Order: sequence, then C-alpha cells, then structure tokens
Amino acid sequence: MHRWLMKTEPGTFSIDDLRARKTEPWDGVRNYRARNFIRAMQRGDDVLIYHSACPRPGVAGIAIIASRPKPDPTQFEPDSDHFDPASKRDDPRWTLVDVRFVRKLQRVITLDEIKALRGLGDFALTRRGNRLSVMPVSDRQWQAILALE
DNA sequence: GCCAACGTTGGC
DNA sequence: GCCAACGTTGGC
Repeated sequence: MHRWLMKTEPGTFSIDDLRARKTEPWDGVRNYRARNFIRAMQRGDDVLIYHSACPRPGVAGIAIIASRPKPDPTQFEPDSDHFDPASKRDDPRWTLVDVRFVRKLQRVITLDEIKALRGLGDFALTRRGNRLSVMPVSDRQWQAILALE
C-alpha cells in the first residue's frame, strides 16, 4: 500500500468537481517521472488532492486509487490537448488511474503550512522548483499534513 | 552525446 | 504578469 499526492488546478478540476463526479479518470499526465509513479499505483492507495496554480495552493481533499493503471485514451485522440501522435496503440506511452473522492478537508492545508513542518524528510512538494504533478507521500508526511486540519 | 533554445509549471 | 526551475527538442 502506498500514499500519493496528485496536483490539480482547481480552475480546471477542483476537489468539488471530484466530489460531484465521484470517480474520475486522471488523464493528461505527460511527464515520465509522474507516469512512472502512476504505473506503481494500486487500487486502494491513498491520495492527497492538491490545488495548484491558484490563490491558496495546498491540500484540499483525500481520494483513493480506484483502478489499476491503464492506457490514457486521450493520447490517441487528435482533438485532445493531450494527444500524442508518437504513442503507439500496441505500446501506449501514457498511463492513467481512476481516482475516487473520499472527502474534502475542512479547510485547505496550505503549501506555506506544509513548508513550515519539520522532520518530513525528502518531499518533492517542498523541494525547490518542483513541478512534479504526481509524487509519493510517506506515512509520516501524510500524518503530519493531515494533523494540521 | 552535448547544449542552446524553447515551452511549461506554478509560486508569488 | 513575472520569473525561476526544469523538461523537451533538435541542430551539430
């Protein structure tokens, strides 16, 4: 069992959207490191949903992984923003999982608060200049962040 | 294989 | 809107 953090821009798809949709295929990840984390995911893994590129960046809710990793269909759709003409049907380059809503936090745990935590060890979210949209979260990180709620 | 140019992310 | 950081592309 693993824990993860997945970023989303709330102006495009927020924790409220996920609540309304219940389960959402997490398409459009086009970064190899992020993809490799997606490929390591298993049904039932816990996820922090993080709001980025917005006035109050931070953790906004909790979800779980609701499918095995599978090919992201948007890579084969020419009209999609995520179309990848180099990806092959018999060897798809990009992978997604279904993400299921669990709950919205009572408040957003902001990036500033998370940065102020100590003793979290190495954490991609607070590393300088990090742009990774899917990353692992340790048990200690998970508990420390949610303890702020 | 190197590296400059360019594009994207995302905090501020 | 700015800009630092980082990934990707493509010429050589």
